[in-house]
Amino acid sequence: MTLKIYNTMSCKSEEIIPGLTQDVSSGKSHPVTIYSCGPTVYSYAHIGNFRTFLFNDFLRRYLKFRGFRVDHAMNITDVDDKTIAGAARDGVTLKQYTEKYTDIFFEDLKTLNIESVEHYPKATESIDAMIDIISRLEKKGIVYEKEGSLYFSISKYERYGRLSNVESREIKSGARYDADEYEKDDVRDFALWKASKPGETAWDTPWGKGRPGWHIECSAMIRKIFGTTIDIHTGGVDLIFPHHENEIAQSEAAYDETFVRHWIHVEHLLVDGAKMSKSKGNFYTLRDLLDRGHSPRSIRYLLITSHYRKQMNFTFEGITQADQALERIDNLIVRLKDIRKTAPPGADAGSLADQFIDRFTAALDEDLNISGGMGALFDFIHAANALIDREAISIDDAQLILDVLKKIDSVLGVIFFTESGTRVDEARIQGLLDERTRAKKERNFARADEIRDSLLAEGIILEDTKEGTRWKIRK
RNA sequence: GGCGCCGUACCCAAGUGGCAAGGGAGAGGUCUGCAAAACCUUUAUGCAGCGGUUCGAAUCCGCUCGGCGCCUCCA
Repeated sequence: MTLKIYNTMSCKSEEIIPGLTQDVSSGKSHPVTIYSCGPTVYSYAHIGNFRTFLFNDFLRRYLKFRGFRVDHAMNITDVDDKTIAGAARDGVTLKQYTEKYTDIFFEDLKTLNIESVEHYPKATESIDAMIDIISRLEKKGIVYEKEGSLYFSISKYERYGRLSNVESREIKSGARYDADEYEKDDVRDFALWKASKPGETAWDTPWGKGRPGWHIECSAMIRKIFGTTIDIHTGGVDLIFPHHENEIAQSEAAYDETFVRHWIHVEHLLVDGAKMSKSKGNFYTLRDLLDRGHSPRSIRYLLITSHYRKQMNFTFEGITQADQALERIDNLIVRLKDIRKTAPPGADAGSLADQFIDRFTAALDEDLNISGGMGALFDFIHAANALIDREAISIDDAQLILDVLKKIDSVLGVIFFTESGTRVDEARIQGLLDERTRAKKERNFARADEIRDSLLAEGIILEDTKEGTRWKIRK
């Protein structure tokens, strides 16, 4: 079995083969090199942003599950028009302003159980690499200057437009374009380096003081961190044009080698059937949802379990359905931990587990078909419940099933999601359970119900089974 | 106007030529002092509509209708 993922450049699913164009003489297996477009730290990221960042996490986790090593970078854009404007508005330095939102962003990643990646380069710390690219482009005569800003000349780069697959983009009649770019030679030309206004944060360059254009940072960071062609570049679909197209143009023109082999783009999250916008009132940050009482775990589940290449419509009903699905998983774990029967492991649990892993892997190998993978998971849960019902399961079998769930959860990150929530006093609860069992034996149902109700009020759900009473925390 | 995606049950959602996965909700059942919870069973002769290709179509082709995105800062 091989892992295939859709490549926006070729318009088809292609196998992931790390380091195909890198030095293969070392004999050591190459890590999959990944670059993901990260946030611009000018405000709170919204749940649409997090769909993409959760996808990056899922991709990374699945690659590791499949035995690849990964070397993953995600940039922090800490200088652009919005961050400069925000800092000015708040009367703080650019650095103070962006550090605040960078910290918030990392907190949100942690909340969503997103793994740290190997590199988090910042635009403001990659200026030297940007200058290197622009210098090379200048020597090749691809750069021109207008009023202190440097532009990339599309007409000098014949291969432009392969990613977005459009010969020459036509500007929609009546479309606006930025006032500060109206003096470009060609509307498609883009700024590599912008002249700074007095008082703005600026960097010294061979061309005078200024600040980076938007696209240059990704090209620079990839060069700086990985040196050469990378395996995978990810981002939202809105970045295909012009951002990624421009990255390709400047990098390949500067270094005369393939920039990225595999382009992966995540479709947009819609809310109530439409793109999020503040004016429509359907704009949510992660914290907005948490404030409404939704758990990070449910949000992660919801955003991760729909296919990355399909638009996803976010609704509050969807979160509720995610909650229910998670509860079904949790309930199996509660039952498994309640198994007391000692016996040698039966063949059933082992073969179920193997079948499950095979089905899960086969599904995800086909362009990360998460729905197929989740189908396999729930079938497995169903089969495990059936084993428990037949009492055909020992402690060792139960442990084997738990281990398989842990293995799958290295990809999903939702099953054993740790939440720093309510700490419970297990001994006290067990004491109350024992008291209730005695009360029931004495047919003192009033006392038994009183205990049940008071625990429920604390968020503890009691489950009476043939073997006795067990409890779980209400989610 | 240009480029592209999507339409599968009450809701969400796989399936790209061979008996329509899975989750939620609903209904029935098991268990229980009663409940709850849990588990089990069940729910589309049907895949937006109309034609066509084929022994066979949700799947391929054409047309129609409907929804959405990008083309402009954007994940």
